[in-house]
Amino acid sequence: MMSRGPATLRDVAGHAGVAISTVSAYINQTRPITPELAVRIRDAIRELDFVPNAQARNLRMRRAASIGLIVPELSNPFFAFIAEGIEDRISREQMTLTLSQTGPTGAREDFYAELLPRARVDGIIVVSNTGKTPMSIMRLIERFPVVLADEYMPGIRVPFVGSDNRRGARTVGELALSSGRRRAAVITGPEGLWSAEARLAGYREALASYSFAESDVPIVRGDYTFDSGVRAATSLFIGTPATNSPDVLLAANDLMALGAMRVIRQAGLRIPEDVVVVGFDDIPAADMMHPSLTTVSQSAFAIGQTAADLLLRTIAGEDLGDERIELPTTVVRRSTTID
Amino acid sequence: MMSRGPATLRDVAGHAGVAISTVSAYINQTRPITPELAVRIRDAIRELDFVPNAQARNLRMRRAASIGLIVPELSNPFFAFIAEGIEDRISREQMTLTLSQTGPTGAREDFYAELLPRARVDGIIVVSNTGKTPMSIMRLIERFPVVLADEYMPGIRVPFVGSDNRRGARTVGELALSSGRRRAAVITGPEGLWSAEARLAGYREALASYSFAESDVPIVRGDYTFDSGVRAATSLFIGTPATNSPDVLLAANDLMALGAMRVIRQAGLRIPEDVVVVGFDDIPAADMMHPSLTTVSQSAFAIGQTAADLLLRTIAGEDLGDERIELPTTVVRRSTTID
DNA sequence: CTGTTAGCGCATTCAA
DNA sequence: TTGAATGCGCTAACAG
Repeated sequence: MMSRGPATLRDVAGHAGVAISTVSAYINQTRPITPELAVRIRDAIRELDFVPNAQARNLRMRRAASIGLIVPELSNPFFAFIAEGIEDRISREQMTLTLSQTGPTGAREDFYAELLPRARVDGIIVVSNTGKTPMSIMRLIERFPVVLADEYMPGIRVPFVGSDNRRGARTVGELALSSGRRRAAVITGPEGLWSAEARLAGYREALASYSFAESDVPIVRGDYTFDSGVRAATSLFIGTPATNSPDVLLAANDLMALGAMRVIRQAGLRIPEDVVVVGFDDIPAADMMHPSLTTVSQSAFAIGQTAADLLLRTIAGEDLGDERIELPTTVVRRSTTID
Repeated sequence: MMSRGPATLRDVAGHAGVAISTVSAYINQTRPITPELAVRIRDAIRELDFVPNAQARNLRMRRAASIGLIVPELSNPFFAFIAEGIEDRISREQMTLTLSQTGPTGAREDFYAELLPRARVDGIIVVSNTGKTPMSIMRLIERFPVVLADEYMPGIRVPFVGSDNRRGARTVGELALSSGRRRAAVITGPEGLWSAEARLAGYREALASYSFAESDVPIVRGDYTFDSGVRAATSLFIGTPATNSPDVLLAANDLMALGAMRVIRQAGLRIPEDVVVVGFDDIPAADMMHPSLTTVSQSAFAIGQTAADLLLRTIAGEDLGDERIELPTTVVRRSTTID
């Protein structure tokens, strides 16, 4: 006589002729089992195709077996890779990911920061793109283990993992400057955003190492979007005689670099002959564009894995303080720079 | 005296001075409650910040409250949008998404088809990119409600929702052909893949409506990747006198169109002056490219929403048979075509 | 209309 | 070393 639905611990125990608690102990290795019984239990599990019911287990163990991810949007491949990295790490612990997408501008960040605790999670990874530290996040860290990924937030004592933006920017900046061009310009990212400041710092180091005076290098602010790259480049290249417009452009990300390239082309300038361009991120379009964009590649997957690892350790009781991990980046040489 | 952890039904009942089942009935609207009691319960819930424990509820209700998604990879924005659409629909039913990424080639499709039933889900949405119907999927549909999204699979009786690929291709094809060019060529997608066949059929209709003879139009097969677009275009444009090479190119997707554009440029041909190009999908790079690519936009979000809706209805017991829904697409006119 | 009670499947005491 | 019994928080009879 078949019992309805999937097999339970009780079914296995009956089949093997042992007590429920013995099967449970066998599965969780929580106490020694006589080899003979172990064999019978193993066979019964196989025969009934038994799989523990995670809901019952978690209910009993008073845990969520889930970690929350607050992220702008998964349709951005970079964030999707971070999520994949997290997933990769936590799936080994039989944990699942509870997603909260706050929208491209972070509009629903407060909303989800309030909601996630109620959804019952064991910890939270925050990928923010606002550059601020909202009150809602402050309250979150009082109640849950929290780890910051990709974008740093000031003023809170939680672990962080991201890319070494400064060093990456410095390296690609020096590559661009090695062309010997002397009319450099920078398109920087949103004010107050950690990654933008770090990349700008890296570009400044590169400029300094090539003996540029700060006052000679125009710095235009964008907001990481393609359109803002168009606007920034317009102010740099349109209405200026070509002999005065920049001949080397350091952009804080690929989207803005690509937007700038459109304007540069419209201005009748050639890339890289008239203008050398570099970006940051290595988005897919960087390689498809003509000319293909020299940029800096980050390992979003590794950021996700590392963030999950830090969070799991925090959940396990370890005090990581405000540990900061900055993962290395790699420069991808393509066709917008000169060898 | 505080109880440990979050408030439970019992806490609320005690606080409001009613029975546990009354609170449950109030929350689930499962029977009428005296207004007076309702107020007391509502206040108690608010005061204790009570949130029902979903794990306990689902355990009791013998359901997973989760639907499985088998998808190639979330780092592809198109699939990510489908997932967002599903998420949007099922979150209203308090259900969560259990993700299974099979990899860009679908390598782990069998693996996850076996694993998902064990993870306990109430139903499954399959987004396949193989074009075949693996045995594992056949077995899946015997045990679970299954809905196919985006890519159709032959030989199984399950609901399907995707885009109207044929009509979209026909429309954009006719736009390209309206230029009056007479040396047309097609780059088609993977053999046996439903979307590829549908788009090819649409392009054929467009060609027929402009009185092209089938034998006059070279059709080169690609596999939807950028590189395959490069290879296909190489066979079409390189080593051929420009007066004989195609002057209008219909590609089955944007990635291949973009790859082809690189080759066309290398061949010294201008777009759209010498060659008109169209694609399909409207990926972000299509708009950033120079010239920007005329293509067909699909609503991946709507595909996800609709698939979730069909699945929820199937889970609820409705028999949808092999209902097929093909959502409309829109042509996005850009700079690789002539007005 | 409301309260009491019996499990959902599991981990974990406590006896044996 | 093993088994019986308890309850995690909840829904759904059932009795009042």
